[in-house]
Amino acid sequence: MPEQQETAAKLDKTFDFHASETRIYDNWEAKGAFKPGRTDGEPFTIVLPPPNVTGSLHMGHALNHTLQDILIRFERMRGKDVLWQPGMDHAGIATQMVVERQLDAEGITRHDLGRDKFIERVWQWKEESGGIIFNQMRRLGQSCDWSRSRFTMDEGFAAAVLKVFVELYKQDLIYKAKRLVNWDPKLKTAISDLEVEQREVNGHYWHFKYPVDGEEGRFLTVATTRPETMLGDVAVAVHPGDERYQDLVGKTLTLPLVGRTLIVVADEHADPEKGSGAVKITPAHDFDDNMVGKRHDLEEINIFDDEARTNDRVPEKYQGLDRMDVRKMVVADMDALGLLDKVEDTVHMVPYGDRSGVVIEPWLTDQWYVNAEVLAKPALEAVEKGDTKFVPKNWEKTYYEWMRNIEPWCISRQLWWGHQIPAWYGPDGEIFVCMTDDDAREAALAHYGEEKPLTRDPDVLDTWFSSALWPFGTLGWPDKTPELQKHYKTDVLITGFDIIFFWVARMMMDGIHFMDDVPFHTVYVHALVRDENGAKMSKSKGNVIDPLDLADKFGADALRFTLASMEAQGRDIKMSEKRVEGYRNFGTKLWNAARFCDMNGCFDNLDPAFDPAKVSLAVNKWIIGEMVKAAVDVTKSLEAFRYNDATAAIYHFTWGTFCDWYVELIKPLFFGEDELAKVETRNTAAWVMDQILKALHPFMPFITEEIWGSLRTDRDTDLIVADWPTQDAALIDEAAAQEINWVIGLVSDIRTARAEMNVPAGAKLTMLVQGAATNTKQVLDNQDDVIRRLARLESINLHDGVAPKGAVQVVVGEATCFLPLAGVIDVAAEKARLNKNLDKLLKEIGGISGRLNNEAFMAKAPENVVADNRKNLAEAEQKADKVKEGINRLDAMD
RNA sequence: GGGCGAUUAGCUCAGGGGUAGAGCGCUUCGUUGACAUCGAAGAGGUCACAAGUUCAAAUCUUGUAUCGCCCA
Repeated sequence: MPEQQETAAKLDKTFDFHASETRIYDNWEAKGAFKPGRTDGEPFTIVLPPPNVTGSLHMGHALNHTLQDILIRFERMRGKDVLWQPGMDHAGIATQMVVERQLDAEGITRHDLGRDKFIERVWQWKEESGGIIFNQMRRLGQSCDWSRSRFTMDEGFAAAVLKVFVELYKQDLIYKAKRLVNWDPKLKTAISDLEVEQREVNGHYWHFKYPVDGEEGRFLTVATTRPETMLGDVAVAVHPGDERYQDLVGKTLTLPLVGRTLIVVADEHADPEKGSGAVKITPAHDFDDNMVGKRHDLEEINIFDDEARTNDRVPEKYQGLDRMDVRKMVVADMDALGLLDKVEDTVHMVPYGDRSGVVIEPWLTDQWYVNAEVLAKPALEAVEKGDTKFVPKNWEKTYYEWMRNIEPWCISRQLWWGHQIPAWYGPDGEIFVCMTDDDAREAALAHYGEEKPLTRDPDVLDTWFSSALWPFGTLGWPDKTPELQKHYKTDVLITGFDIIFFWVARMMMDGIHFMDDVPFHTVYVHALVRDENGAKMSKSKGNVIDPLDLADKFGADALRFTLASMEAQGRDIKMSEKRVEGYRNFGTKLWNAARFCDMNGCFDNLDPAFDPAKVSLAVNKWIIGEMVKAAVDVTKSLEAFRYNDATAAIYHFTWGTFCDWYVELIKPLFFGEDELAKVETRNTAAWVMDQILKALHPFMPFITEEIWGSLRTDRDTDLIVADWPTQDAALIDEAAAQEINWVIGLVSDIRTARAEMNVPAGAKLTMLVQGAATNTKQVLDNQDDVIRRLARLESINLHDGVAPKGAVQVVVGEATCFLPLAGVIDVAAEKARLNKNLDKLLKEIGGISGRLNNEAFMAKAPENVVADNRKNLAEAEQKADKVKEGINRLDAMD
């Protein structure tokens, strides 16, 4: 006993993750385990979707990062030259908003500071408070190569971004144009379609009567949800096939309140079914109307300033007002004139800025655009050809849909924080797009023949414009670095579906355009993490679960395992604390199994030449084979991105096979006298434990590394860089599997019978076996100790002749086992139990024989299915006969 | 309006033509020399509905219903 306690000291009673996680992580990092650079393996590369510099870790990150780390650790153990490239995104609008809020608290605005000082402030903020997410990622064990971390505003990366801009401009793929954009009047910048959130809102349809010129008393009624825009109306459209208005096409109306003359045009845009069928046209403030305007060459009258307040293009009494105030005035004035026909309630979609939360105003401005259509074509083809695959595949449809209907991409933002557009303007408006100030001056000199003052475009680029070059920009492009050559294209991109358009599509475009190859061969699209009730987590709903809280409570391993096990393809994850708790318990289970092995000397005096192919005991052959099957399952599942299958395979093997059965099966050996058997079993247990630790490591890196390091002092490497478990099918021994599975079946059946017959758990019974075949007898002999221990039997004896009276009966294959209960057996209960068994068997027999008697089945079903059915039928019939015999015996006792 | 997905045990979800699965919860039993963060046993399901294909459908097809999400 004292000896055991001494060895047991290697592991405490449970894994203290609070005390261990940081130490383990720091050790990995200190040893450079996260760095790429091995020369003997294929590259394997993942770029981390760069989190916002303003961001802190939420459940979506935890999932996204964990899925990446699992693959990274898996491939690292498989010997690949692994690079997980981390970095951060400067997040133009979000970051600027954070710093502006700070300034606001100090009572100043960014304009008080000026651009340079403001940007200094942002950098200062970034150094102090930015990127806390990286430390949070460390806590979850993410093994990125932090030494290579990049920031989208870093000097080198910024130069790459400008280079992309300049190149695309030279190729006429970037241009400047005056168009309607989604204008955010709070942030005072253009935003892209994707940054606009369409919300369903309760509103009204106001029906206005516009007088027809030259026809006293005749009006054309138009309906609108935005009365204020009437001040910018230039026309009214009716459907060309709408007979009601045929005579009005080409005629004019007078716009009330303003007095402008409107023309009536025929255009498909007007829906005869909707409202009156006539629709007012405001080309400067509505995307559809703008198209109508283009088709009919209508004037675009902009009535708002950059804060969506009315400008001097509206009558004086409406000038300088907020759009909502103008709306009220217009409605009231129209009503007063008797021109308000009616007001209907309606539900309609209203665009909101996803950052600012205010109503977006379509507004005419000069902006820079990428001709996305041209870039999209090869990006589309790459997926069609299979150069890049989406997993699950159905996301390809989403990608196609968007790419095939792609719109010009507005890339300029009226912000200060970001990559300033490298365009300089001469006094006459001539544009010089160059990498640097000096280049621009030179170009201007060449153009004008003399020095002229230049001003740089004040706008910055959309943040996604820079993250589009993430997969090659982080590897050193435009320089041809060794990293770029080795690690581009990258292997897998792991991301949420919400940024397929924002980011994935744009990386595809830039990657193919600039690197002549897709940026990754696989895009794995994962689910959204929801709360326990299936609601999307959001701060405003207050249902956010902080992953770090869960990691504090149950350990990072438990959280990671939970996320992976819930990551079934194509379904959202409802996060539940109960699940995390369960996997914490799983870790404890593993921990204690390791303790058990340790206490029995499994990690002392190991045979360095131990060969799992050469073990002799069935139980050891069996567990080695089962281990290999589990390792194959985990491997195949990970290769197919089937995370939930991978976790299930290792979980069930570890708990359901190793702990529940193997550990129990070897106890008699450990407590027995056969030293040779002990040695073999210790070596086997140690070998299997190592395989488990390896296979589990990608999911639960901390506890596995801790066990790995604690049990033995003679390890060559840390677990993180150990080799992946063997999948050698030659280690699977079917005969041994059959023997042990038979034992497990027998023990389970006896336990069931005991429990159902209310035999006290502590009572040791004798067992008599009747009709056992030779090999069954052999197994009974081999496994006598084990069966007696696990089934709580005093003795096992062969029995011929008459069945003993008053015994519980268990039928296993050809044999019947009797457990005499010395008169205490409840005959009625035992009969009921056997009848229940019989019913089940008869039902099965009925089903199978029905099938086998069906001519069509026999003719058309594949041979192996027929053979299986025959076998199952024979087995069930044999068993049913034995059970019937048992029932008859009980009947005879009555 | 278009697209995608879901509907399987009390709950949360896997599975995907050949006997219906897991975790949690529940019931009964358990101080068995790793573990009560545990062990043993058990109850619990017309796989939403309808039609079709098939020797065989929870699984494939079509339709219906309900509920999500994305895009107009």
